[in-house]
Amino acid sequence: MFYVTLNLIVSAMSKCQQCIVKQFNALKALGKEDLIRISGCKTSKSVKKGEILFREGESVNGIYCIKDGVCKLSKLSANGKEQIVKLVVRGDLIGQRSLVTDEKSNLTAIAVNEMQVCFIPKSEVLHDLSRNASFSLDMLQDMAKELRLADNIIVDMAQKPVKQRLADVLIYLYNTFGNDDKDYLGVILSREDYASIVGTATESAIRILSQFKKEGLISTRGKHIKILDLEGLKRIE
Amino acid sequence: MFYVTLNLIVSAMSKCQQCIVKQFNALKALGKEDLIRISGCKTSKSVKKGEILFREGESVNGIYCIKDGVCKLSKLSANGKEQIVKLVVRGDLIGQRSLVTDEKSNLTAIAVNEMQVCFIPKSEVLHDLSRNASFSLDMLQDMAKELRLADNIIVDMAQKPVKQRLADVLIYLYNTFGNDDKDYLGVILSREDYASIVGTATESAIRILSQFKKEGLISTRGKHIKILDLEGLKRIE
DNA sequence: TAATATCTATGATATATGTCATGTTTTACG
DNA sequence: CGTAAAACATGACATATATCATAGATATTA
Repeated sequence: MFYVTLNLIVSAMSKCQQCIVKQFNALKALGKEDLIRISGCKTSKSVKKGEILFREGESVNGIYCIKDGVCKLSKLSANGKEQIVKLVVRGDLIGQRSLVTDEKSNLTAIAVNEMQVCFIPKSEVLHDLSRNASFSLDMLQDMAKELRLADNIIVDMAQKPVKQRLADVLIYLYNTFGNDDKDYLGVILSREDYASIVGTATESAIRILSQFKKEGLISTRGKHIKILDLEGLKRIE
Repeated sequence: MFYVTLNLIVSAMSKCQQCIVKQFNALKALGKEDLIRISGCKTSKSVKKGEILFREGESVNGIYCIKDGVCKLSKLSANGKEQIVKLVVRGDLIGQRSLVTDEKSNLTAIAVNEMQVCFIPKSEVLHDLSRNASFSLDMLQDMAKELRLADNIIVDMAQKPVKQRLADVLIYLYNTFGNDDKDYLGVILSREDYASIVGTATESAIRILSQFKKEGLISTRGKHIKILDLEGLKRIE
């Protein structure tokens, strides 16, 4: 009985070999032996909403695998405003960049809601990168996709007006997080967060959301946002 | 005598083993044998100003190594305007992303001035990626750096005003291309190109450059721009 | 559950940027 | 070298977005 309980606990702390989350990232390319090795030296932890995983300018010293929850990657601009560069979700890895270039983090990672993450030390990942070509290729593919996304964001920032960018964000959130049981978006962000993703003033984000409400595109209840007319949002320009 | 001449010609077409440009990119991680193999199947070509290497939506089917010249990577936005995402210079590789993800190009590559490039077929590069971990790691590092740069551009686009972004571009061009023998910037771009990098209307770019002239920060002669007060440009905000 | 802090909302106004029109200069090319 | 096409320049004006002020709603916690 003791052993059964212990196994359950260990399983709750999850062995990498059995973790399904890795299907969404480069870790799926690792063989059983490597997974067991990594499993032995990884640390799991839960991160509360608002907690910081790492700050801009700090060393990360490994990668985080997001088992659950959402995290924002942001950077302070010269004028002191936070710009959110990316939302990181279940299955994503963060910290690969600093790992590979051996530099301090360029971004700050803050939990948007309760998260479950695993931390894998740098040395273990580098070990696998140096031996496992298919792991490296997978990592390369992930970064290539991130880069494509980043390029598209640059174009949008440069060419689309704020209203359209905000509509795009709502559509993205809907596609990525879906709805909760009451048809509200599956992730809750403050208006300030919306502004920081779109790259505008908080008041402007609030104003445009109010306008969307008047136009029947969305409804809100506090921070909860419900999308009423997805097609209408797509037509915004 | 015949052999000497032949050697010179072959050398002008440059063997990868002897090419110094690769020092600036991931190809430096390849061993002599791989370089000889690649040298045998690469094609060199010169590209005239304004010519297109590849278009958004096309397959690239390999990577280009830039031996000389400058190239702009751009993307058309929904409103039909060109946004320049990156300037590619001597030593850079392009096409790695599409190669790794096996997707069509997200960007269009157009020569800004006369270029010398080598094209290496996809299969050869994939061969090396699958066998040479240090090559893969180098490629990963390059992409990680590109990604960091892209994130910084997103933040700047979102938070810095047009005037500051244009000043930043001038500073970047000065740092990257230096001056010609008459102290003009070492790369010549149209006002429209400046606008497409900054992400603004051509008239706005022209207006701000005129303002910089009046303030004694730069002088211009047609497309040629001379930086008179670098520190002044850095102070713009 | 009341009190407080934080977040949301909206008006008034300032500033930044885009658009259209038009004239001038530069560049490309026969 | 002259001419046409392209690029540059600038004014007038329209629109988008930011900022400041203030009120109201929501969330947090004692």
